[in-house]
Amino acid sequence: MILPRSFYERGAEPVAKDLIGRILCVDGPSGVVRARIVETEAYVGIQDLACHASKGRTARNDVMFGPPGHVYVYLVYGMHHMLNLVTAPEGEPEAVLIRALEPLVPEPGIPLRGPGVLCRSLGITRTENGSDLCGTGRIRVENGTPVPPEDIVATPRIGVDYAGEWKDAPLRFCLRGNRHVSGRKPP
DNA sequence: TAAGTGATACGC
DNA sequence: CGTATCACTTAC
Repeated sequence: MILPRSFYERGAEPVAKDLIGRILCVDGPSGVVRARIVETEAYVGIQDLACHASKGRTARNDVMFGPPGHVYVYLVYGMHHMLNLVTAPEGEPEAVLIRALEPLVPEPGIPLRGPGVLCRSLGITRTENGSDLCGTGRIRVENGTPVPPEDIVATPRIGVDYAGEWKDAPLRFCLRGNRHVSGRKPP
């Protein structure tokens, strides 16, 4: 039911696609929140100028260089936490940013559209950095129901205009037609 | 469209 | 030390 570590060791691009439709579970003070992953972005290693790892290994991005199936959380713009999953073998710094979720439990649901908003709603901060998705931490991912490839749309990633030739790479993946997807909706 | 916010990384 | 930058959000 909980995705095994082998799910995460295949590299950020395939895992980012395969994560669409899976169920993110987060334990909180008022019980567990369950939500369907509807939007992700892949950050594909040191050659990817949009990936933090392109500037080398630092204290901030250290867990991205570690084993797969762990959580990488950092702060941007002084106020927003970003939830990422480490998705390549140890030593290969790749990760998937979780950008939007469709709330399932509780019903009617809390705001989970946008990477900063969902972290705020779920109480995810840097204290979760390095947490094991396959262990006893607050955060897990379950199988969910498979999404056929034609229902996954790829677009350029959001907010990476500084990334030169990488800014237009189609590494953002959305569940087609889903209303919980953040920002401008793909066709 | 722009300001807000503070950790981070790097230069001095 | 100082300062530029930032995988965003919200309100004008």
